[in-house]
Amino acid sequence: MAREGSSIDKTLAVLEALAEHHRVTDIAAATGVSKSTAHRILQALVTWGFARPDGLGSYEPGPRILTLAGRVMQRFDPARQASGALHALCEATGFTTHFAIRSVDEAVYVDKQEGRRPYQMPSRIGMSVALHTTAIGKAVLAELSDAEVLAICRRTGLAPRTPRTLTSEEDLLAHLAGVRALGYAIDDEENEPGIRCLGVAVFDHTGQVLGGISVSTLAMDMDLPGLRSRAPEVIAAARDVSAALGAATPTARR
Amino acid sequence: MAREGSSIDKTLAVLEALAEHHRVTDIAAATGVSKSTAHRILQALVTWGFARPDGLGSYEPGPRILTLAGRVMQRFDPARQASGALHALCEATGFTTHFAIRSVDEAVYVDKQEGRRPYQMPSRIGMSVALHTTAIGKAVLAELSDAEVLAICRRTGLAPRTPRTLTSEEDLLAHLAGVRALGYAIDDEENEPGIRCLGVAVFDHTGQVLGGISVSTLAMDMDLPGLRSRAPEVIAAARDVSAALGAATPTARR
DNA sequence: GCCAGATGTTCCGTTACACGGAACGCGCTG
DNA sequence: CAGCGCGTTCCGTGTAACGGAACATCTGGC
Repeated sequence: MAREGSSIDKTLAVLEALAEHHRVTDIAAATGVSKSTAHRILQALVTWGFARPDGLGSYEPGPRILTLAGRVMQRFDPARQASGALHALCEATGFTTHFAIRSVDEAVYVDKQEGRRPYQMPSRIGMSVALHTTAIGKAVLAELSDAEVLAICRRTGLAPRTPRTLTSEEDLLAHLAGVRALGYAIDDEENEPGIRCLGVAVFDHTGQVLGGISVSTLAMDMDLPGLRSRAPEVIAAARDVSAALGAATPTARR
Repeated sequence: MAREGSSIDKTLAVLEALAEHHRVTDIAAATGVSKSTAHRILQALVTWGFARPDGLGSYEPGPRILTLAGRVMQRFDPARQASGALHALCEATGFTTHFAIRSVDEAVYVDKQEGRRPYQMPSRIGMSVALHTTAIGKAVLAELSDAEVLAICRRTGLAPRTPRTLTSEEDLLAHLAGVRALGYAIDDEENEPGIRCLGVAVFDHTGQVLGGISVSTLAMDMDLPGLRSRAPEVIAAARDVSAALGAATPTARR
């Protein structure tokens, strides 16, 4: 990114890089800006609280990122608007339900409601998940064209998370065709061993796919046919969520 | 901030303002940059996913802020380093324990471990809390000079959150003198009605106060003398957390 | 229904500052 | 002790950030 990208782009790139790197040299390499530019941006991030010097010449993310995210979550309309419908789905099925928003090439959980089961899911609000391995992610991908899906795959790769993860573009595209036909996606231990989810896309008021909702269960607690039998409730809840978000006709669009 | 502050400062200011404002004009007013500058920065934030256009000419925070915070939390050393000591304190007392980091004029929860009680605290990781109303916040303030405390009070105000909140600078300073003498702070329904907490400051490897840990209980579940009797365990745990963070002598400094 | 005012968006001339290469200081290692 | 790598600082250069003005659109009051 040397001599490339605006000052704004460089600032955001350094902010992002700080989540993975601590040393000035590594941040410069990861972002393509020069060492002195990285250093100068880091000083500004320290001033704002987005970075902290560790006292040894390296830097780490500052708490300001967390307070900003917390504030955003407090005011994030989609999560609040969806919470009623998500809670109703959780009560009706008894399973843990999630609402995640697409964020460029991944999704981030913005709501999670614990089901009435004697176990808890390892997911948490704020956690990022891959699109190709999760029910919500695949539901989102199914709303995109094959060309858009392939572009995402090429940027992110299709890393296996379990032995059941779909790792070829052909397999994923074929799978997504099936998701489009069904109107929902299934993560059958593709993201986390022992966990099975069913997800449906949700749309915002512009009709664009925003993210999705899902129900999650231990594989030993619910078999595939049993999970599929809950699909109509999840589809109805996704429609309610989309309606709450102002979507006119929240059906799958092609 | 017109012609004032670097491009980096303006970018971060707009990013922050976006958590409270949606319209370009309001963001410009809140940050002091011109409408065209605010608009230009917003376009870059949209490109990065830090902002989303709402389709009606306004903007809202984008999911990228949440995925970045999630990634920071995954790698945030203090929370991971503290988690063993925090867990031990939770097991020993049976109460919900928190770890929060000071973030300029507030604190943000970076860890929370649920106690073995038949109730849950409304707090959540990522949530910001005021310094003057919480046990951890007051423990942090007690590590600062009166001048620094007054400067913070003037920036934030001393808004009442419950009828028991300390809302005058004199009362707060007197209270903090007591906190220094005891080595711990008590939030006696000052932040949330019906909730009582005991908090102790923790220090980082440079000896600076980083934040604090606390135990929290329903007021009806534990009276004040009972809570005070647990202070030595919290103080010991805070020492363990500080040691884990590399602090040499994590005692209250003056 | 019309018009004034407010807001979002775009344009562009000016100049302030972002940029990065070079240099310096420091620490580590062989 | 020399060489290397890294963090930090400096400064000359040139370009991109800046914001005022203009335009398009929307809203609300009369």
